[in-house]
This record gives sequence, C-alpha cells and structure tokens, in this order.
Amino acid sequence: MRYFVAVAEELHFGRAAQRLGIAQPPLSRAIRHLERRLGAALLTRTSRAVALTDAGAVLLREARAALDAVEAAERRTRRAARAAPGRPGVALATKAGASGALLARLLDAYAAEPDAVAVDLLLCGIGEQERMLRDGRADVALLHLPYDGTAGLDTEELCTEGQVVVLPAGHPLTDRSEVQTAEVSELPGLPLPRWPGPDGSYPDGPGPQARDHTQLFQLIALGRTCWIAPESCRDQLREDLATVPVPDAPPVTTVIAWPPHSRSRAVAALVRAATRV
Amino acid sequence: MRYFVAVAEELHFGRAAQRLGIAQPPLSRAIRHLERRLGAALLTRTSRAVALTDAGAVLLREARAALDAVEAAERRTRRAARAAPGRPGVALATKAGASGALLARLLDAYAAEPDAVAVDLLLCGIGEQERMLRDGRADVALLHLPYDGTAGLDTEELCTEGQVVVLPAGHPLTDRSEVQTAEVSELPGLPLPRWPGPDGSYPDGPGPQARDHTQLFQLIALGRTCWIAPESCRDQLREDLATVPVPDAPPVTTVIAWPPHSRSRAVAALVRAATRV
DNA sequence: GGCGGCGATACCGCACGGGTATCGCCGCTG
DNA sequence: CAGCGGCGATACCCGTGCGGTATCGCCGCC
Repeated sequence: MRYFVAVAEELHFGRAAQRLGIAQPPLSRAIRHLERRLGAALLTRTSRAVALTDAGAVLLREARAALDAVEAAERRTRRAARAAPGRPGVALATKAGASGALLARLLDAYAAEPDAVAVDLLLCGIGEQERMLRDGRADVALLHLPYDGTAGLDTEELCTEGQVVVLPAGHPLTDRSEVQTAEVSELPGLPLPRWPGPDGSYPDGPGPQARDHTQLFQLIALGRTCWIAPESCRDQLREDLATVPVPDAPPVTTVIAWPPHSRSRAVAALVRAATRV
Repeated sequence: MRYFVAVAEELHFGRAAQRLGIAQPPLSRAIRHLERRLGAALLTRTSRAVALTDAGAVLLREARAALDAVEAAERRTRRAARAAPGRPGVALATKAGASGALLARLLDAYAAEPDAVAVDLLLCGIGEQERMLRDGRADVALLHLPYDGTAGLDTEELCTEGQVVVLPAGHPLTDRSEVQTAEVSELPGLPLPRWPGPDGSYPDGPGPQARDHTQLFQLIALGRTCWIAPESCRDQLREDLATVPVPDAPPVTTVIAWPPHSRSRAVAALVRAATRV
C-alpha cells in the first residue's frame, strides 16, 4: 500500500521507486500484484503517462488513512512504552502562537489533577494538528473552528471569540471602533499575506509570503500586510501593532480534539481539565 | 499486527496460532520481533499465563483500528472496481426492522437524484453497523442514538421519536395511555429478552434469548417477554401485538453516518437526499 | 528514422516467514 | 514429593517471495 500511494502521488514509477528506496521493476510487480489481489485496475499506464482509475482514487484515499492508522499504532505504542517513568506522558498539539492564555490555564488545571503526567507540547504550523492526531504523533490537540477540520475526531468546545484585524500602530483604521471584512480585504497597500500549504508551496496572489507568526508580525509592523486573527492574539502582541475588532468575521471556536477510539486516562483527564477552565 | 491482536484477544499463544492457521513457534517469534521493533514490552508471559502490559493495551486498540482501516481500503476498492456497470454502487447498512418507513422514503428520494447508483442494503444485527462502516463493508449507515456509538463518524440527524413498549395484544397494560420504564422492567412474567453480544454469546438473566426481531415478536406474542422500541416500529407490527407509549424512555434519534474521509459522490448524494426527507 | 524515456519482463539470489522437534519451566495431582 | 502435562521458548530446516540487474518493447519527439 505504501508503494501504491507513492506511485499514485508521483504518477511515475521511476520517481516513486526512487522515493521508496527500491528499484523500479519490483515496484511495477508489486503494483500489478496488488491489482491482481484486489481484482481491480488501479492505474492506466500508457508508455508516456500514468493515471489513476476511479478505483485507484478510492484506494489512494483509503490507503492513506490505513497507513496513518498503522503509523499511529506504532507511534502511540512506543510512546506508551516510554511512559514507564511517567516522563513523556501525553502529546498535545497546538497552533504556535494561538490561544496562549487558554493553553496556560489548561496546563495548570491539568497539572492539578491527581494523576497528571507530563504533557509534551507539539507546536504545529497551520492545519498540521489534524495530521498529527491521525498519524499518532499527537494524542490530543487544540483546533480552531472553522479553520481546522474535525472530521473523524471527537471534540469538546472550549471557547468562542470574535476576530480582530492586526494593523501597524498608527494606521488610519486604528482610530475606528470596528471594521468590516470587506474593508480589510481591500486595504490599499495591505494585501492579506500568503501562507504555505501542506506541501510547502505558496499560493499565487499579491500579498507577501509568511511562514510563521514572527515573520507575519514583522511584515505587519513594516506596513506590508495585515491579518485577521482571534481577539485573544492581543495578549501576545508587539507594541508596534494595533488591533480593531471585525464583528462580521466568523467567530473562532477553540476545541480540544482527540482520536475517537482513544481510551487513554491521560487524554480523558486533559479533556476534563479543559472543559473546566 | 494481526498476530498480536489474536494473541492479545486469546491471551494464549497456542489458541491464537490455531486461530491464525499457523504454528505456535512462528507466532512466538513474530510477537517477539514486534516487541523488538517497537522497543516495548507488549505481553508479560509466565509459563502459566499471558497478560497485556499498558503498552500492549494501547497497541491492541490502535492495531484493531489499523487493521480495520486496511480491510476497509481493500473492500472499498474492490467495490469501486465492480461498480463499472453501475451495479452495486453504494452499500447502506441499517438495522433490520428499524425505521422501515424512513428507509423507504430515503431510498425513494435518493433514486430521484440525477446520478443515483444502485444501493446495496446491508441488514445488520444490533450495533453491527458501526463495525461495517469501519471495516469497509458499508459506505454509509443508519444509526440509532443513544444505542449506537458514532465516535469517529460524520453524522447528520434525520429524526427523533419516542419509544413504546411492545406487548401481547390483550395484556392488561395495553389499556393504559402510557407507562413508565420502571414498570416495564418489573412486569411479572415478562422479563426483557436477552440479545447476543458481538461475540455471539448471551448475557445471563431471566429473560428469553432472541436473535432477531421475528423471534422477538414471536416471544412477545406468546407472552414470554416484552420489548421497548422506537414508536416507528408500529408500522410493521403483527396483529397480535400492541404498543403503549413510554414517555420517560430516552428518545431515539435516527442519524445517517459515514466515514469521515469519504469523498464518494454517491454517499454525499445519499446524505443530501436523507436530509430532505 | 533514430534516439531516449519509461514501464514490463526475465532471471537470479538471499532473507524472512513458516514448519517440526525439542527443551525448560511450573502448577497440579496422586 | 515425584511425576505428569500444559505452555511458551529455542534450534534448525526449508520454500517462497521480495528485491536487484539486465534487457525488451513501445511510443513520442527531434
């Protein structure tokens, strides 16, 4: 299945084999073997191009999920085994620079629980937490609706907050008591920044590229961009930035999420602590 | 992993090997190999007993999920491949004898969709739908809250209904306009029936054993038991049975559920049709 | 028409998974 | 208390399957 996913992603046997660290002929054979076993044509190969069939597209999605599941099984077992001295405990994934105060209160509340174990913090990029939960690098995560997907995860809502626009201090708009999203997206000279997608490439557009919040805030301070963020980001804002509420931006709900079949005592305690803060 | 799950369930290498159709020594080696690779002790073996360690318990849960995922990948791919003439289409799992009218309306509504494919109906026993969704035998299912679990599935609520008690016609209680759950569970000579669990064995207790609804209704008609069911079951009731509302029984919500990463057009259309009926 | 890129085929060798025989440990029993 | 029996571990052997190299066949392109 790993082999098939590699070929389906590359659509090229040679490159896929290289990526897998094997030679091309065994890969061809393995795929053909898989097709025989499933009784389904997965790929249409001409001598110039490889394409997915419908069944192949189904398998690609399902196989990714399956591979994540076995990877998760291995990782979580390793983590559980290392937990003997109680050291690494539970892995919590959260967006770097988001919900700072909430996170601090959550960790405090959990630490006060009777049988609390150490919490391993995983600071993720945009939308990375979901993947970490799925492949077992994390046991529990803080997500932000509606930006993160929670499909297939159990969740508990923690808090909902409005959004603000982050501007350079002294920008004309900072005198206003509130602004509309439409205004923000049309600010002359302040196009919204572009973030890298999961594959690391940036979408096209007018805004500057930003890879993390430090870069972003620097760009805002320099008057090159602006940004709409949950209002709790004001806790950790630089002095040279200002915020204005944006009432018509969608409210952001912070939720705590965990894989649905998790029965870990630590995760349960963490969720319990979270719902109390 | 299959090997480990077998041993963890049997807690006995010999029986597990037999179940797997292999000899015991290779199984011992395979498990030890897995422990080495994960760097974790999974089982504590004395010469008289085998027990799971904490890490082993984690792996058991995760491995079951992973094995379900790969099985689901294979099954769904096979199904997608067979779908070429449009014949088998999408597999819908539902409890036999529940929500009959709703199901009929749902199928009608879906059949009216522009690109509807054939729906393969899977009639399940109690609580079997969840497993079918997880291991890929079904693509979508009708579940009944609060009896079925929906953890890890995407769902859409369809309808909520109260429950009634099903009694033999002419039973004294049938004169009443409603009864309480407490009364039902204490009816002299009418103990609630016992259903087989997922492993096929019956729990202990006074009630008669029932394997399906036909048996159950027969037993009720014979005055050997009674049963609490959603009120929609009255649509398909035999003439020799009667029902009385039980207002304090938990209301039953019928939901349509599907695996969260499903992107199938057919499943989406089915859900859309379901929300409209 | 020849070249080059790419997947398929042919063939080989080795490592790993599975089988049988046997051991070592320990709890039960007469 | 000694002998038996059940159970997991170990030792050793064998065949299959996976991976590697060499080569072919097809086709688009210069």
